[in-house]
Amino acid sequence: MKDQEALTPRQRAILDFIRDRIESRGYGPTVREIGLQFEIRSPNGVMCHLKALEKKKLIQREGYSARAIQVMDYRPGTELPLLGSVAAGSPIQAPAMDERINFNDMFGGPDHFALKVRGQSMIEDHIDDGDFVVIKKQETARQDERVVAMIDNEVTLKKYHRERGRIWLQPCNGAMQPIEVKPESDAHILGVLVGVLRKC
Amino acid sequence: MKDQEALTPRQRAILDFIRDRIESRGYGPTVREIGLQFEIRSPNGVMCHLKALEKKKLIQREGYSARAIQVMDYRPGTELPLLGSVAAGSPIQAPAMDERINFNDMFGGPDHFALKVRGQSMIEDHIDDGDFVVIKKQETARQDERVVAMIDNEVTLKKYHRERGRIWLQPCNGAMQPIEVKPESDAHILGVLVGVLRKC
DNA sequence: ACTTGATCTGAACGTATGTTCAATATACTA
DNA sequence: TAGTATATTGAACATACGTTCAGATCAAGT
Repeated sequence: MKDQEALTPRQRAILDFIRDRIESRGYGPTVREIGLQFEIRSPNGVMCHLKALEKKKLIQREGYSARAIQVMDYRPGTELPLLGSVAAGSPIQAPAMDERINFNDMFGGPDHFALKVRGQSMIEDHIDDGDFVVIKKQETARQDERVVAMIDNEVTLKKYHRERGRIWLQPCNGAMQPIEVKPESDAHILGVLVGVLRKC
Repeated sequence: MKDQEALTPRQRAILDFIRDRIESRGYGPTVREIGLQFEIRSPNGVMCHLKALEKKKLIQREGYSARAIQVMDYRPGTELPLLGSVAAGSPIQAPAMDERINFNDMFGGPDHFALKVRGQSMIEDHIDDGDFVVIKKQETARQDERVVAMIDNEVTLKKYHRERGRIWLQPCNGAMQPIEVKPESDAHILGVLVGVLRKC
């Protein structure tokens, strides 16, 4: 969302159309298909927009090749339209917010992985049994970050807490006891929590 | 993975090539490009394979259109390795579970959209303020499904509940009151909840 | 008032590309 | 043994499609 602002509404609409076609149909539109959609009678009218989009590095084209439009900042299938906020306002009627949720931006990266949660030890964090947690691999954590740790060959999701030189792994569930990590134990952190997802 | 087994090695290779091109480059190959890759000198040699793939319903083509190959069972998307379950066992050490979480499979589809949650009216469902909910567009709901509904030009996330011919929209928060949907009101359902995601 | 850029028309050109037909060879199956 | 499916060549055809050129309009800046 930087050069994006330099886009004219028309260019924006055309870019969205190309995206949509690729996503919904599996392959992009031809120059004339775009013209048809936007009632531009001449292919050259469309060419002009495509050249503008290419100059702004939002698409890339292969000369003299049909449908050879590559949308640059875009990885198909990983986005959802973000229509607004729920429980306030009227987002569907007036979807002014045309942002998108991009899964790659949220959870992507080579050092990310997912785990399925079992049990309710993090229920006060609203992480329920059956949820998936997205974890970023790293071996250190900051105060009160949620971490996945390996203790005694068991993997658990806990809150990382230091107090007076002692390290605690605390469940977010009043009914369960915190675990102290003794320096001599071979406990270590596998990663930190970066996201939660739930399939209802 | 059913008709897939009926594929000849050649057909399989060609299907993989098409997929690869779409994924790595953003648009599919032409008939002659496929021929070049597999050293098939005549476009008709490729046509034959494409027809076979189409008959087996693995691709779909649009007649007389360049690069108009749609790979059917295939949706590229963001995947994360699903390494196991947390709080039980030792999933990282022995990542036998080489499944993957695919965002498209979970939340994809043209009739899906996302909303950002404001407030805590669904806190007992462990849907917190700031979470994103993924909604599937539809105008009907089953008993006790979580729905996004439009009432008096306001959009809310509630539990859909019918009782003795009356329709209620219930918050999942003991401190809040359910709303009765009167037949004469113009309230309607926008979609049902299919997922929750949270960026920590 | 002049230029610039976005937007578009309409016509024309050339080729990239899908399609079809006629043949051929192999392998399997009925 | 005839018949069907796979796999391929090579030539020829039709057209879908990208590209370019010459112009035109309109709004915004200089």
